[in-house]
Amino acid sequence: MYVKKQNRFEKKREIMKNKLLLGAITAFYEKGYHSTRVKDITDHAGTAVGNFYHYFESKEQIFNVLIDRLFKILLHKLKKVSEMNLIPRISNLENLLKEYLILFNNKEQSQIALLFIEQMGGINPIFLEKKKALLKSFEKEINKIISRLLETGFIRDQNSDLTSHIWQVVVTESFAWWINSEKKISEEELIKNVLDFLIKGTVSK
Amino acid sequence: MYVKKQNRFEKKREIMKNKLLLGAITAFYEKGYHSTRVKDITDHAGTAVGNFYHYFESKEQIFNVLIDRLFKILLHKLKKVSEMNLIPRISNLENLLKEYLILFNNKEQSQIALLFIEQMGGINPIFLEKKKALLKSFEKEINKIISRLLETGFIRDQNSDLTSHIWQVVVTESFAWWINSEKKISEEELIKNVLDFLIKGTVSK
Amino acid sequence: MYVKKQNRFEKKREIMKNKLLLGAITAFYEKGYHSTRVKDITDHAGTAVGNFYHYFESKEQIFNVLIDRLFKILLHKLKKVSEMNLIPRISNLENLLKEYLILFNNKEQSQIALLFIEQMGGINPIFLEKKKALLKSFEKEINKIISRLLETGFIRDQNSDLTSHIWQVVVTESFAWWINSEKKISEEELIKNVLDFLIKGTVSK
Amino acid sequence: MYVKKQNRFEKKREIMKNKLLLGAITAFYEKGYHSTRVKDITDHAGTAVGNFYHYFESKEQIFNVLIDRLFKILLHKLKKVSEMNLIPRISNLENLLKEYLILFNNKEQSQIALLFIEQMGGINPIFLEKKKALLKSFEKEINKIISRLLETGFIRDQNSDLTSHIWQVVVTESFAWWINSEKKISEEELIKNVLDFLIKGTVSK
DNA sequence: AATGAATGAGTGTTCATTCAT
DNA sequence: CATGAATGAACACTCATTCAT
Repeated sequence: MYVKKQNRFEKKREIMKNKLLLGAITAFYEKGYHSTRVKDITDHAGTAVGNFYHYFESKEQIFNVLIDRLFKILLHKLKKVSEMNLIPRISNLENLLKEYLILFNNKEQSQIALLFIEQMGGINPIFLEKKKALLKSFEKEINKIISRLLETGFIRDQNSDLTSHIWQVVVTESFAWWINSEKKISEEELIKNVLDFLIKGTVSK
Repeated sequence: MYVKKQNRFEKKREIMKNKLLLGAITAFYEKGYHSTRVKDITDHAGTAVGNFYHYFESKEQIFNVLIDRLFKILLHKLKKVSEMNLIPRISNLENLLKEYLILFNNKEQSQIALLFIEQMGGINPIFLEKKKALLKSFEKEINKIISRLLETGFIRDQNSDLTSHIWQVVVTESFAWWINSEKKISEEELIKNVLDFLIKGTVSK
Repeated sequence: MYVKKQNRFEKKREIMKNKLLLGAITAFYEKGYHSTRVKDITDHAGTAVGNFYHYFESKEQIFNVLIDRLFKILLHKLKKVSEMNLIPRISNLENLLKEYLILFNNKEQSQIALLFIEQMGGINPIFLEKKKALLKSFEKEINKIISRLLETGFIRDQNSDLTSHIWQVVVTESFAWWINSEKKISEEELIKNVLDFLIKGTVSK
Repeated sequence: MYVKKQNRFEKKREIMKNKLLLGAITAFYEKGYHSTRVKDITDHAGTAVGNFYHYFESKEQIFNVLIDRLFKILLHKLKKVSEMNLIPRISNLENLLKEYLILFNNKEQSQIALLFIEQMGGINPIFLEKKKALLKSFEKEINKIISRLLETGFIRDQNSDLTSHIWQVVVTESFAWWINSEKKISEEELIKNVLDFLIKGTVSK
C-alpha cells in the first residue's frame, strides 16, 4: 500500500513533468528561446510559474533536457550502424534514415530537432559550444564509416573530417528542410535524394 | 570651404561607424548577440554608449547591417555565375568558391559569416525568418543552375529544391567548418573536396 | 475551499494595489510626475520595483487610474444636479459643493485634485488633451444648467460656453486655492464666496 | 568704426537669440516641455545644438526667459490700474483687458501664455512654485483693487484673497479658453462677458 | 505539490550638456 | 560664433527565480 502511494505520486509527477516539457517545446518553437517566458511554458502546461521550479532547475536546464533526450536517441541509432565492424551496406543507411523519419513524424520530436538545428547556436555561447560538441560526437561516428571506406579504397581520396561534417550537415539540414516545407515530398523521395547525394558525393571517383 | 567642412565630419563619421561595426563583430562573435551589451560594442570602439545611437538605431539594426553587407556580396558573386545563360563550367564554380575564400580570409568577414550561420537563427524569431529568407534567395540562384542541368539530362533525376538546399548547406557549412578548424586544410583541398562532393553528388547517375 | 484560496490572493492584491496607489499619490504630489521614479512609488508602498508592474502597466497608467477614479466621482455628483429636469435651486448647488468638500477633506483625494489641476497639463501633450477632454465633459453638464437658465430669461444674455468654462474654473481653482492655503477659511465661507460669485456673476442683469 | 562692428555683432546675436526663442515657443507649444529636445528648438531656429548654449544656459532657462518676458508685461499693465490711488472705473478694467487682447493677438505671446497657464505647473516642482509665485504677485495687485472696493462698502462682504484669486483665474482661463477655441467669439463679446462676470460676481449684494 | 506574489539585478535607449575643431 | 560629435548619467521596464502560504 505504501509502495502504491509512492507510485501514484511518482506518476503524477511524471505527468506534470511531461506537460512542462511539451509546453516548453511549443513555446520555444513558436517564440524562440529568448522570447519565451517561463510563464509561457507553465501556461501551456496549465500550471503556475512557481511550480516549474519543482521540476526543473532553470529555463536553461529544461532546454538541455529536451535536446539531450532527442540527441541520445539519434546518436544511439547511428552507433548501431557505425559500430558494425564491417562497412555498412546502403540498406543499413537507408534504414537509419527511415528510423529518423519515423521519429520526426512525431511533431514534438521534429520541433525539438528544429530548435537544435536552427536556434540552439544563437542562444548563448555555452549552448553554441554544446551544439558543436554534440554534432562532433555525431560526426565521429560517421567518420568511422568514412574511414573504413577510405581504407578499402572503394572511395576517392578525401578529407574524412570534412566529409563527415558534410554528411552530418546534409542529413540534419535535409530533415529540417523537409519539416519546414511541411513534408511536401514523400519520405521515400527524401531518403532517396539524400542517400544518393551522400553516396555518390562520397564514392564516385 | 563648405565642402571641406562637410568632409571633416563625414570622414570622422565614417571612421567611427567602422569602429563600431568592428566592435560589434568582435563582441557578437565572442559573447554572442544576447550576451553582448551595447557598452561592450562601444568599449571595443573606444567611445561612449550614447554615441552608438548617433550611428545605429539599435543593437538589432547594427546586426542587420553586418549581415546585409556580407550577404549582398556573397549573393552578387553567385548571381554572376547563375545568371550565365549556359550551364556553368566547373571552373566557374571553382572560381566562385575561391572568391568566397578570399573574402573569408578577412577575419571580420569570416566572423560575420559564422554569426550568420551559427547564431542568427537563435537570436529571435524575426532573425530566424530573415535568415531563412536570405538563404532562400541564395538557393533560388543555385536552383537556376540545377534546373538547367536537369533539363539537359546531364544529371540524374532529383528534387531540385532539395538539391539546391543541400548545395547551399554544404557550401556554407564547409566554410564554417574550415574557419572553425582554424583552416587546418589548405584552400585548394577545401575547394576540391567541396566541389567534388557537390558535383558528384549531383551528377552521378 | 477553492473560493477561500481565491480570496486570499484577491485580498492581498487589493491591499498592495492600494498601497501603490497611495504611494503614487504621495510621490507625484511631492516631487511631481516627472521627477518621481517608479522606485519612489514602490518605496512608499514598501515593495520592490518589479512588483509595481504586477498591478499597473506603467507609470502613465497609474496616474490615469488616479485621475479617472476621482473624476468619475466628481462628474457623477455634478450629473445628479445637472440632470434634474428643472432649474436647480441654489441649495442644490450648495449641497454639491459641500459634497465636494467632504471628498477633499480626504487628504489623498485633495492631493489627486491638485495633481489634476496644477500638474496634469504639463506632463505631456496626451495628458494635456485628456485633461481638456475631462474638463469639457464637466463643462458640458454645467452648460445644461446655464442653458436652461438662459431659456427662462432669468439671467442676462451671455455666452453659455464661456460661462460654463468660468464656472468650472472658479470651482476647481477655488478648491485648489483653499487646499493650498491649508484651509485658512472655513468651509462655509468658502462655499458662500464661491456660490455668491457664480450666481451673481451669472444672474445679475 | 569699432563701435559699428560691435553693433553688427550684437545685432547678429540678437537675431539668433530671437530665432531660438521663437523656436522654443513653437516646440514647447507643439510637443510640450518634456517632449521637446534641445535639438527641436535649434532645428526650428536653423542652427546647431551646440550653438544653443552660446545663448542660453539650459533648456530650463530659456523657458524661464519666455515666461518672465511675458509676465513682466502683463504685470506692468495691471499695475498701472491697481496703483491708481482711487478705485478704477470699469473703463479702466476694460482697457486693461483690451490691451491684453492686443498682446494675445500676437501668436507667439498667446502660445507663451498657454504654456504658462496649461503646462508650467506640471513640468517640475520648481516651475510649479514659480508659477504660483508669479500668480500670487498678480493677485496681490488685484487685491489692492478689491480691498479698496471693500473699504468703500460698494461691494458685499467677501474674502478678498479668494476673490483676487478668482479674478486672476477667470481672466487667465477665459483668455486661454478663447485662444483654444480659435477665437470663436469676438473680442468685444469676450471682454463683455468676462467683465460682467467679474463685476457682477464681486459687486452685487 | 501548487500557487502566484515578491524580488531586484540587469539593460537598451534617451538626451541635456560639453567639447574639439 | 558655429558645428555636430562625444559623453555618460539616468530610468522605465522585464523576467528568471525565490518565497510565503
